[in-house]
Amino acid sequence: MATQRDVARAAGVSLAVVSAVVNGTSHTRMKESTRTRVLRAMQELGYQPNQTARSLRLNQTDMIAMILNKLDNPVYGPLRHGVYEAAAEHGATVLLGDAETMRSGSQFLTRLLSQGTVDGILIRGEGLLDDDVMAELRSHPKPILILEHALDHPWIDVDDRRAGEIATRFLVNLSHRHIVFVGGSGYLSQQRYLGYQQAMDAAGLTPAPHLATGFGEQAGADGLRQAMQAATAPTAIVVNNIMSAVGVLAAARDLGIAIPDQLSVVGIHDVDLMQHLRPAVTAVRMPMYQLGRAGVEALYDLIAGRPSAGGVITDPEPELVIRDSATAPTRIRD
Amino acid sequence: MATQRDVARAAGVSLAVVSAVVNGTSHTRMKESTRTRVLRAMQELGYQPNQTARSLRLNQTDMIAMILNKLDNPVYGPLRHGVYEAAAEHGATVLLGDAETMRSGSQFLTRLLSQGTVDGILIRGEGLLDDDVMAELRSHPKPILILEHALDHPWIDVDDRRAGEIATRFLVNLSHRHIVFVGGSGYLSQQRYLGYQQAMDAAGLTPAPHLATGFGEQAGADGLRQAMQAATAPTAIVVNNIMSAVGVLAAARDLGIAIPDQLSVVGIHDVDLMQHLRPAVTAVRMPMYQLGRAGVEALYDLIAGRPSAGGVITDPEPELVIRDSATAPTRIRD
DNA sequence: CCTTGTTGACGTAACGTTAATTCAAAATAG
DNA sequence: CTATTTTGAATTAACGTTACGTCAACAAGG
Repeated sequence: MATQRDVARAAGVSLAVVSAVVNGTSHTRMKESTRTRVLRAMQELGYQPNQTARSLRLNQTDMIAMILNKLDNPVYGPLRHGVYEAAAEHGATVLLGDAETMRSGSQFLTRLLSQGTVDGILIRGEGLLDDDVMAELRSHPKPILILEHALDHPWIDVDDRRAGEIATRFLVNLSHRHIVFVGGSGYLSQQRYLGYQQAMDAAGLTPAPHLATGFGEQAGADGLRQAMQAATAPTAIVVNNIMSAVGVLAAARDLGIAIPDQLSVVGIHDVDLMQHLRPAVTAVRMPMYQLGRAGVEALYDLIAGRPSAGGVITDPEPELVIRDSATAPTRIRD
Repeated sequence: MATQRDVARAAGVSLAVVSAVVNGTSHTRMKESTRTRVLRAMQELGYQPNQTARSLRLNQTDMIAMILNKLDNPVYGPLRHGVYEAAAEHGATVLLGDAETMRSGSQFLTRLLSQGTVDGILIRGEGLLDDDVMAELRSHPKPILILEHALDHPWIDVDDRRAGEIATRFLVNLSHRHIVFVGGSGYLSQQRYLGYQQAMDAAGLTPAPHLATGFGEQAGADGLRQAMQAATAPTAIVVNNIMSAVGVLAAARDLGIAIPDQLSVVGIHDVDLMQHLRPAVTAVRMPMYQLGRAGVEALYDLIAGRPSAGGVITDPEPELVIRDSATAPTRIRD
């Protein structure tokens, strides 16, 4: 394909001029007439800039990587949108990777670690990455931003504690007294449980222990079964994540527990699916889109060597979306 | 960071030797002792190859793009796995893009069109791409493979017609007589409807018209409502896609239609979610993982200039997964 | 002892860009 | 009319790799 050299020849100008036309560089000046001549030559030859040569010269690829711990998880939809959009505004493209396949020596990791692949890395699911993988990544010369609470890295996250609190307080206000928390593993789940505890404490109720059954539909089903085995069965549960909520609904159906009449359910994280389940699930919507955008901005701050604003995103707060899966308990016990 | 030049200096050898060590080139030979000396120098300096320079030199980026029409769609999970795996085996990384954001002039498209970005392109959802976008892509010097039936491009696809046939025949064999097809738009949906028609014809039943309500949960709900307005209500429906099936279940619940007692439902495409819905959905599993692998292989055939095996994948056939959403009709009419 | 072959390595020209430097010609100032 | 500035452009040196061509040293063959 045509290169700048070909265009220069066709337009009867030097390489420098073509480059200046392509980039709009102010350093090399030219008459408007030569500019249009170059432009026409580019048009005729179908010139397309060579991204690779550009990257080599500039030591910048206009590409950032995002590593998620489960690409399939629908909660990442809005996150991805935010990231793609903000990246596009920075002229960058996003390389998506799954934490599951990030083993030491894997293709994707090797690629990431080599120079000139990406300008920066966004990671959600740091906990799922092996320590040696994280160590290798840490040696990467380009900045890394964690989309989650992190100790030894710049990070940014949504307010998981608050989400747990909001979900729980809603149930408390509906006058539920026996509320359990069906959770997963990891820091996120702990934070949400913390919020649950705080809301329970504030209401003078005793928090139940964290039923950490893991992640996904099966985890939700397991969690519900465990919860129902307690001495006094709960009248409401807060479910740590959205896929677990699907499992809770299924298990409730299988166990003959009517939702919301016998058991109220509030999920954390909201996705389209929640409104299409029956009963439609009341859930706490997290600002994942904004997390994506804010993550990219923070990463570009790091890339540019500017101080980066991290921490918990509080501007759009987690927001309760009331649907049909939670109601006041029919019989209020003790 | 360290370059081959630095390594060469540290190991007291020439650039050529370092390059040979990195690539295992046979042209430039060396003693085992020098090889290990170079290796040690690389280790000490933390040398990482520069992917950009390599790409420029070789005119090959070891990256392929995959464009999907809705990244969120869970049916793409296995497809993505297949593609990522097969790509990794070819030493390549996958750049994921959404057809929705592929407008003329968009960041991602511009990036794709510039030289030295990817070695080839995989597209599913060609129909959703604007004609001018496709025209621009067609001018791309690197090969393009469509993961769908296509007229003017190499293509490869799963057997959608067969899936429609399998779903319908299953219902016919359960002795349903009034079966409708709730479909979407586009070629895929047409193919599935065609399979439906064939199965109906084969059973001596008259096919109902294609209820093409679109894509997603709402489409399923709309489809069901339309279907139930017919003079003689159907006893079974084949749902074009999995997200629509969710909508059908919800709408049935809202309308007080019991599934499967009053209405049997079979979905096309199977995802984890289907087994966690209540009732669990009987669905036709499509070999999407294999499609992903086969797509990458076919693309690399094109890249290497080899003849590429395209067409419909028949080796793993679409397979019916029987769950709880379909049963024999309680009353067989006419 | 000369010829030929092999081993082990080195030098260097690209790949396509960008940006610093240089420079002739034209325009303006004094 | 000369001195100086501005305009419009050309030359060229990187960026880090890879692979072609070259070549000295040494070994083996006749």
